[in-house]
Amino acid sequence: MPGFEILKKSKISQARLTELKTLHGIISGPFFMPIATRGVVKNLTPQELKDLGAQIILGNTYHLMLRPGIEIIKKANGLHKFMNWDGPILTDSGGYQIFSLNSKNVPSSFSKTKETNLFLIKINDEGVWFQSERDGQKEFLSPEKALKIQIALSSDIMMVLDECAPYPCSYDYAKKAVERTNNWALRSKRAKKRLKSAITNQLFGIIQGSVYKDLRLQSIKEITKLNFDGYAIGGLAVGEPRKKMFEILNYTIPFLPKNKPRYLMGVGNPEEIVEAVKKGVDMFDCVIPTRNARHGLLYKFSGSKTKIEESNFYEKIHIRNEKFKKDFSVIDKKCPCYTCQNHSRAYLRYLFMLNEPLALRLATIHNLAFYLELMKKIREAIKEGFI
RNA sequence: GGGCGGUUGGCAGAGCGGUCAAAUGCAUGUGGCUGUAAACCACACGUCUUCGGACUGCGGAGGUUCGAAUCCUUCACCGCCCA
Repeated sequence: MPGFEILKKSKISQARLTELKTLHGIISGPFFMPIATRGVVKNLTPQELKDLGAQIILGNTYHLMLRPGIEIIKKANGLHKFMNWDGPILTDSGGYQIFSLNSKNVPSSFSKTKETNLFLIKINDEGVWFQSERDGQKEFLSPEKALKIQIALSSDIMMVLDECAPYPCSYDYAKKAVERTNNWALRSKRAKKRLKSAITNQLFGIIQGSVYKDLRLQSIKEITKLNFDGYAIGGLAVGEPRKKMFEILNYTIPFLPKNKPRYLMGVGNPEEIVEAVKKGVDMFDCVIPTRNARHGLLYKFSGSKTKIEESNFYEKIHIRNEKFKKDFSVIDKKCPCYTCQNHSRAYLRYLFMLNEPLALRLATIHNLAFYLELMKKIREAIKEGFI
């Protein structure tokens, strides 16, 4: 049942028009996955997501394991039922948290904020330990455990546990991270085979290797041997120069299987997505549209005839800026989203200045509408041969 | 009429002889955010500046002191208490 199809290949780039089949629906690619780390796209209902045209969302193994905990999700018959989203779900494995929750990578200012889960980390070949700075409680994640949890989540696309190395990163460290990731990929694959119930859950492998070409290529060699349902390129957009990221895509993508989906993890801003599509990427996820929305940064297409192949095809609007105080126009009059159909910039700014939660909702709705529209434009551009 | 207490930058509120253009919070302004520790974070926030500083400044006026937001005198206003 699950499968992948390439409907069209661009003649002028590596871009592909694709269809990814899952138990919960068929996804037209290239596509973007709004992030629902904890089983919510912050501030939105699943109905709103559906109305926006979201095809698939992304949840996180690590966060959901901590809360509500896997027992609760099992009792709810999976994440779809629990959150009442019947579309496909991709779940990240927690590998990114190895990077993001590592105290060395956390800006010093953040250690002061005491959010609920402040986690430190230990890692070895067996797996990862996260530890709460608050109560000292330890949490363990291994490739096998991450897989089991994702199956329990009823994930349509599961990600293998990987080690996302930071940037900058020494060659030796990156090498170890690749070897570990490769080893964990093998263990994940074996674990999946043992769990025969997991036929409808696809499993993706992840390429690591930091900015080192030979490591990236070695990673591809090892990972593709295991014949995953799709391949992700991880460890990018982690602080390295943008040029470097594209350079890496240039020399990695040609070595990925042509008949499998390609997923660039955590990327990115609009022009990066367009660029990566041209290099052959089919799937994206990023916190940018949702987080920036909450922080008051809104996106809009620029010009009357927006062509994504042109640079500067979009603008950013800092909605809190004073200049919008009396701007009674809409963010983007061509945008069909609820926000743009109903509310002015001046009102949005006012809601932000009030710290009114509705501001977050309206902004999130609009930015996701923008991103989903961008993907639609990309698909159309491939179809019509523009990119 | 008398006795206390108070008056600090847009607001609240520290400071009580030099390290004070003045803590902190709020408000305001600008920016950042890339598999979400993120409705978060950073910077700015008297005026001018050749970015080295310069000038004005803690209710008003006057004084003491090398030096005052800080001590004294006096005036104004606010609060509480006594007549």
